[in-house]
Amino acid sequence: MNLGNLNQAQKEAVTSIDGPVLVVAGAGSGKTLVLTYRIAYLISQQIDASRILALTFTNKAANEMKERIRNLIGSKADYLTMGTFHSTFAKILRIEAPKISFTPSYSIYDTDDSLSLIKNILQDFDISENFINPRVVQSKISNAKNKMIKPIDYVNNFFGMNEDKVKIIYEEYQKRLLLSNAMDFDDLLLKPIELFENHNDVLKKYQNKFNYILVDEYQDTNTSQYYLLKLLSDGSKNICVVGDDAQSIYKWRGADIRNILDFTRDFSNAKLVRLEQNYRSTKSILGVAGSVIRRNANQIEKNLWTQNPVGEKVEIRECIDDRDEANYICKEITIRMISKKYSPKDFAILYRTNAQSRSFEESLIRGTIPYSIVGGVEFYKRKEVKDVLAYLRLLINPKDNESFLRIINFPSRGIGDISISHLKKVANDKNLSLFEAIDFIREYEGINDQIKKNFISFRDMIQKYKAVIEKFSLSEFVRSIIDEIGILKIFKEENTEDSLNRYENIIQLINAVQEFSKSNPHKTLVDFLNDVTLISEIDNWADKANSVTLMTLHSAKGLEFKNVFITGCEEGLLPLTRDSNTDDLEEERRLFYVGCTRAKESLCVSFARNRNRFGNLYPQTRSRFIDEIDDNFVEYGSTQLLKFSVKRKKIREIVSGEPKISHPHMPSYEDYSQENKILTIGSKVQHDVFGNGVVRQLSGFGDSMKAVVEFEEGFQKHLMLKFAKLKLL
DNA sequence: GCAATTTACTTTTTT
DNA sequence: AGTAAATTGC
Repeated sequence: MNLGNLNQAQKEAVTSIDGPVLVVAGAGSGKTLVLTYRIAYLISQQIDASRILALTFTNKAANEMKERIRNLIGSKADYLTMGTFHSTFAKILRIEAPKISFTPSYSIYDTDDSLSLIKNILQDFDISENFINPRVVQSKISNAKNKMIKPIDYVNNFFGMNEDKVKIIYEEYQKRLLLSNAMDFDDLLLKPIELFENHNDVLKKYQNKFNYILVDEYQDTNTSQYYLLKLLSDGSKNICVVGDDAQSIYKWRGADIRNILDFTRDFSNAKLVRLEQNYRSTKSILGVAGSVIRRNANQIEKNLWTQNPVGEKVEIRECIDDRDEANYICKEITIRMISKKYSPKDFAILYRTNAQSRSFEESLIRGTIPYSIVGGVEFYKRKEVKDVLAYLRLLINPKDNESFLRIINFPSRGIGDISISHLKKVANDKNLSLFEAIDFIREYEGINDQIKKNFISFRDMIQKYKAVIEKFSLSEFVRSIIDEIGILKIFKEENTEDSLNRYENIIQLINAVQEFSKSNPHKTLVDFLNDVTLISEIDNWADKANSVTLMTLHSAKGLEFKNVFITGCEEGLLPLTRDSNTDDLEEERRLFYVGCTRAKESLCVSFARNRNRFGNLYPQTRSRFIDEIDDNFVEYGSTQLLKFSVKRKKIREIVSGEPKISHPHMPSYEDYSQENKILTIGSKVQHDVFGNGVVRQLSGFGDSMKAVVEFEEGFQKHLMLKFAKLKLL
């Protein structure tokens, strides 16, 4: 195997295959390269690919790495076990579920499901939500679970006013998850620990299987992840973790930076390799990033350097307000696209909170610059989508009470709160789930016959589909159950902008199922639901799309762009403060550092003197992080001094791609409608549901291509061309 | 039990 | 400002 293109430290990280290894990989130091080469190297040393376990932070990172490895070593890569902690252990749990009192078709509760379960418990315990905030309880429970604290040990570890109540709710919460044959995200890490600790044979099996373990983004692992790694690597001791303590940004999710700081102590005889040469950024960008991160007290000593040129100075831009900030960035992008031959995909606009995206969207639409947003309201968390998924979940897991409660009266079948509380009584008496309890409802006095019938016909409907699940293909099955529920009809008849949107989303869901079964022919409904729950927005982000990327600083971790804008650098926003809690300042600084180090060629740090929050304008002061930046690497700009030499018309011409001048960096977009004509900005189109309209904006390529269409009735819609089936007029 | 209207709350970041 | 929850009237 040729390792010639690696530097000395990288080579060492790749070839030190025996025993524990910690690779402290500075930003842009070739971390992914090292991981992929290390795996390829292991296989070249006659190690069976099926014996390698590689854990990543996102599914996207896993898929990309697998692809790169396949390019290096071919189809052997298919035998690797790669994925996020959550998805990898979710799969193991499907196999081993009976050993810990679950079934292989257990449900995974996302944070919304888990919150609604907590609300149900509060209600049943007669605790007012004004007295105890369910969200607070949820985060307390999750924090405890991330630290591997069981309900029994709860109060011993936390002291506070309602902690005794939280303990009782936590106990009940775990009890009900078990009764529902469901696990939350935290359980996907905790249950494997329980499994391994109580079943030594199972632990041995996986220790033997996974002789070589690799972990990416180790700085963001939590206590249970650490413990899982400890258990699994205990046989072979061959564990290699890669991370950068300066980029640890998930403390709020339970990540414990001590895992990486203490690695060499926890895993005896661990080798430490430092990757300190940065290949990504200019000296200016690195200078800015370094001068800020230096203020953090807790970190592994390292010296990040680069042979890259000094490059442009980093711009610090003072703006009047958030709209001005958005307009400035939009113009800057336009100018750079014209003068420096950048294309939309070379830009990223980063912000601390998702809510900040709106003003950028507005400006980019006006400037006819294609963009794509990562995050926000996720598709699979939308109400109508989750409702359909709840039907599917209940089908394969009849114990799933949360799914049952979601859909028992949606669409409306005359079953209200009173009827449900009757059923709850039956379920309690018989120690069954709500769905199972319907079988016994006839025996009960005091329940209206009509209501009994309503429940029973719901049960029969679900049973009917359960009986035929094998006879259909996955997408036919989902399609027919959606028809049975009749929600498409309901949304269409309601005929409001909102309901038509929901209609489109259901269509998109059907298409997603279709696509899933096409690319995974032997996977089942359980697999689909599993994937859908554990997928993140960044996993879906098509970086091949030629559009400006808008996302949070958190989502940007692990990515790189030629031009980066870090926006909203104001006290209270970045660093973000919720209360007077200054404890997380170092983490906010790391977040700023992560943002800076995404940039390859240019970086602009902006702040606004006034910012709209909750509809009101608030005066802002610039972030302390800006003041921490070494002046030698920056130039200052503000809106008052702004003058443009570029003519408006020319900007519009080039960016919209409309005129005859063909610009190499602005691709022409193909239409995915039946006619396959060229769709451009300004094209008149027809949509089945929304009627006629004009294309205002285009983004993305191929399957992920999107258009913003302004319809005649005066509203705008973001449409996936693949699904929307627009007709060109 | 349901739809329409009013009110409350949101903004941390995500598997 | 925009959405979800809560309340009201039918």
